[in-house]
Amino acid sequence: MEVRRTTVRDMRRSNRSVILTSIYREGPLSRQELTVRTSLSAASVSNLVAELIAEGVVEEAGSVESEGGRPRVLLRVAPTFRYVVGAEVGETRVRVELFDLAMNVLARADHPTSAPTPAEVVKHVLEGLSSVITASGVQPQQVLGLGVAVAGVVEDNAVVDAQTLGWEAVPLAEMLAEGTDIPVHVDNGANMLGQAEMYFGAGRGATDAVVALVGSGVGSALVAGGSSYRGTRSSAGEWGHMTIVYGGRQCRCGALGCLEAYVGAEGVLDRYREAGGLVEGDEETAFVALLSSTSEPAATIIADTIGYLAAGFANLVNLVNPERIVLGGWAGLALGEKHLDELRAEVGKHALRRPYAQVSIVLCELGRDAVALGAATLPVVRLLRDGGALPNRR
Amino acid sequence: MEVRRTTVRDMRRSNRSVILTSIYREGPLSRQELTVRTSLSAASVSNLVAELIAEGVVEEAGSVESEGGRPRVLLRVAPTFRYVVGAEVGETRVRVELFDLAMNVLARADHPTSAPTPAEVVKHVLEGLSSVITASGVQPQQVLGLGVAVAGVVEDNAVVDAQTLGWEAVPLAEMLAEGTDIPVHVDNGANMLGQAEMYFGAGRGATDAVVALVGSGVGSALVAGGSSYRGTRSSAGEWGHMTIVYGGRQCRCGALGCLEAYVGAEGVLDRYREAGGLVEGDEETAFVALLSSTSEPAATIIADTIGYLAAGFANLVNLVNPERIVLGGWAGLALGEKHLDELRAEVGKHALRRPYAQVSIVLCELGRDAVALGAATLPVVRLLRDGGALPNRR
DNA sequence: GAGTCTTAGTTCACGACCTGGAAGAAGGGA
DNA sequence: TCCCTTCTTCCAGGTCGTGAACTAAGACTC
Repeated sequence: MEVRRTTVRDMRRSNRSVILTSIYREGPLSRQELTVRTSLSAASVSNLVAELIAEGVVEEAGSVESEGGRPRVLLRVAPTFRYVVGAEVGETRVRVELFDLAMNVLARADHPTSAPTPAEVVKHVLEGLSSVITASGVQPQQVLGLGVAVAGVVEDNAVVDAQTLGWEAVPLAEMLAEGTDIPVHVDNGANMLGQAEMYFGAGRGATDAVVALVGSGVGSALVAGGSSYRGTRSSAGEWGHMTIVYGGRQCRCGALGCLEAYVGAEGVLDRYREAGGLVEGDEETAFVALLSSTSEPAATIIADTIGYLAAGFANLVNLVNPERIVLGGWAGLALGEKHLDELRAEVGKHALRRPYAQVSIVLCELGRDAVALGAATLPVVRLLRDGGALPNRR
Repeated sequence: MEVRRTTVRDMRRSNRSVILTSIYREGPLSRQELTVRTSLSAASVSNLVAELIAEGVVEEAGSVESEGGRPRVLLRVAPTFRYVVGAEVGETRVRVELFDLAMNVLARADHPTSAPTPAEVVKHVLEGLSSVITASGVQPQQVLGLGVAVAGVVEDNAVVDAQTLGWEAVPLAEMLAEGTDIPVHVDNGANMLGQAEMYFGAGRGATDAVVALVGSGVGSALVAGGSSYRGTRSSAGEWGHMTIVYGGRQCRCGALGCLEAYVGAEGVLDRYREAGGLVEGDEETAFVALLSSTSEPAATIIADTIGYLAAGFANLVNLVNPERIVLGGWAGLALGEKHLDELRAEVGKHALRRPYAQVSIVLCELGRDAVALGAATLPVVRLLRDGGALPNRR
């Protein structure tokens, strides 16, 4: 039961945040539109905006016809006020990207790895960080923060458990902080992809949504009431290990009948192989080949996969009543591009009528490379939350 | 994207709310403890408390030894400041109860019904309301609000869909408001039972929890970040219709393999019957008899039920990572009282290690009659949120 | 092209509010 | 009687949003 007082300062910070967030998320706005949207008085908007402009967070961006009188001056968050860096730590590479506040990529650094140790990752991320800073010509003091996305469970900026990397209890933010004084944020990869979709992709505008990711494995990011829901200890969203066939196929998590064992690319290909299908090449090639095959076992496997996935979606629809489900992940996208309508129809068979009627099921818009973008969003979100106040450096 | 300004008045209301909520939820507290908990200055606490006492919301309640000096004066929400009424609208009865703010029942009125129409329910609730007001000797102006719990989907104080009652699109709050000027709140029955457990029962202190209700049917109430989670259009929590056995038993919702078809009392008894078990008497009698039977089919059915229920719990554990799951409903309690440890162990087989380790699975403490209590909590929560400001009457 | 209308944005006095500090009152024990 | 802790009271200091009056900047009118 956290209950906190409010002081006069909180009030101003909160109102700065309201204004800044509106400008950032709802595109260029005039002061006049801000007074309407925020229900602040014109005086306060003027006052707060003047402060934000003086600090350089916000800038004027041309003007637009008013309704007959003085033209409105549009305001936007100055894209070059500060820069943010996002890093994606995967099994096969470490990617670091530098963005301006409008989230344009200004520089990128990739580093291939395999099963990297924490120390290696720290090294690669820090190298990537200085490399993108140098390449973009941005001053290090201009970098607002570094967001790092790791495939694993992350609690309080530390990696608690990352099975694919074989990590456990790695204080990644702390380790990175020894090599840079740029504020570091660490979070889970699926959540970061979800965050990217929610801010800049197919989830824009939704407040209760699920970003469902189907690749080799299956995961999701939950968004409740406009912000990411993480549960009591940040491991919410493990949708892939939901039991969907009681007593069914063995999943790599040890349990039986998990959704992942049926709709994860690995599970799908296993089922295809068992049905006599021919699986050739790497997982992705084989999966795509399966999807375009017209053979008998393939058709059945695809139909079954859609059915299982639909049941998984229906469980989300019934339990969390989202307004939108965004399907992503490479396998999810490949499947969705061909079979989205069937999938939607199939969900209707498993879900309750009312919540089904309230949900729209769509595909990710940003592709699988948006993980670093999502991670880079972390410092931006913090900036917006704090009303443009800069974090303290050590 | 709701973004709202803060004004200097909001600040005071918010601080009043912080103080009042602390006093209400954390028992009698002294001013001194309040300054520590809320981090408000002693001057402000004194000021705000004086105001609350002057208005009668808060009262002094004896004193307690200090650390060597003047004793601390304890403060509590005055139980008789106002009264609240809760109503439970079920298939077989309408129950209305009047409570003081400490949630002691002062009067109760039951009215048996069967498949009541909305108009009948309105009549019974309003009769119950005046009957409990008369019986308790409370002035009608002293009644803070009326909370009504209905078994069905409720959106914005209107019943959208209540299958067991056969209702659709019933503006219940509006209809009730024509017969009383006491502010009316309408909500879903499962959520209200959940709310009661969260405030006064086994959920106390938890901020991320699920109250799982197993009766003839199966439902749940989700609590995220300290408050009830309702999804985009208030129908979240339909845990019972989660697919758990893909292509399995037909559920009354029309889909196949829903959890409810396996662990709802009706589903359990059906399975028992199919296995050759003898089902006699009404559902509840038969269910209890099954639980205490030592015959072969009974043992298997019970073990299977525990397994299915565990998978359902595991799905919750994985997806929402709650800190607590509270099992209730008459069938859930009957089962839980005998088999809670087995259930817990079984959940561990289906859930991921980490979120499983973070959850505690407990039984409801309030029994099945707490629905009206939960409903009566609605106006109390509103009072606390508004810092003790009374709602406007028409 | 001067005047007027309309809408956008700014300035300023005002009242509401929290804080910290100081002084003191209240209530008990040593 | 003295000491200690808990409240209360008071005040200056500072912050903040608001409403009303005011200025700015175009377009329209005659």
